[in-house]
Amino acid sequence: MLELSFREERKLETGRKVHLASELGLDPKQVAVWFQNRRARHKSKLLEEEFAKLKQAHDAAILHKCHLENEVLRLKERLVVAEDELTRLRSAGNHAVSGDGGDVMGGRVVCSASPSSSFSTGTCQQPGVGGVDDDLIYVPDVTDFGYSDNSVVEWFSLYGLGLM
DNA sequence: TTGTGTTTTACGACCTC
DNA sequence: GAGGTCGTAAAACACAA
Repeated sequence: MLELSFREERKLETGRKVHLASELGLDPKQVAVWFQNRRARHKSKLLEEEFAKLKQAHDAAILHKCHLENEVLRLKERLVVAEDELTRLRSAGNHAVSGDGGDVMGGRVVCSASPSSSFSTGTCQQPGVGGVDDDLIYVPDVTDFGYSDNSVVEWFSLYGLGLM
């Protein structure tokens, strides 16, 4: 009877308290205490449910983070391959054109930052691990190497890299 | 039977209306 | 002042060893 009454209304006004107490042969104080404890149990249950929901959301977020980190690793690996290929192409271009705009150090191209360089566009950064800024890579004017725009675009798309 | 963990009942302190 | 929450003690209960 107390449970049914609680489901109808969680707060206990005086009239209902007295009525329930007389119906059950209890002291009104006992009814009041029962409602207090019942509210506490109800609140505790709600908190548990809320915690379970938050935990589920948290676990899903962790999983998503793992997927994103894997994706970052995969893209970094592709970037290294792309940079190596770019170095190879630059080297081939240098030999073909015998230009003087670049220098080869440790397998990576380090170009001159001078505006008078044969490279007509881009910034000069040492790419790759240990570089000043790994986010910036040098993008030369493709015509400097004697390649057509289309062939280079094709090469970039082959490696899943878009030209900006 | 007993030790231990959980649930229920009751109370005091404090807060709000 | 009545009735609320919160924290807690004690009794009652459930259950494995």
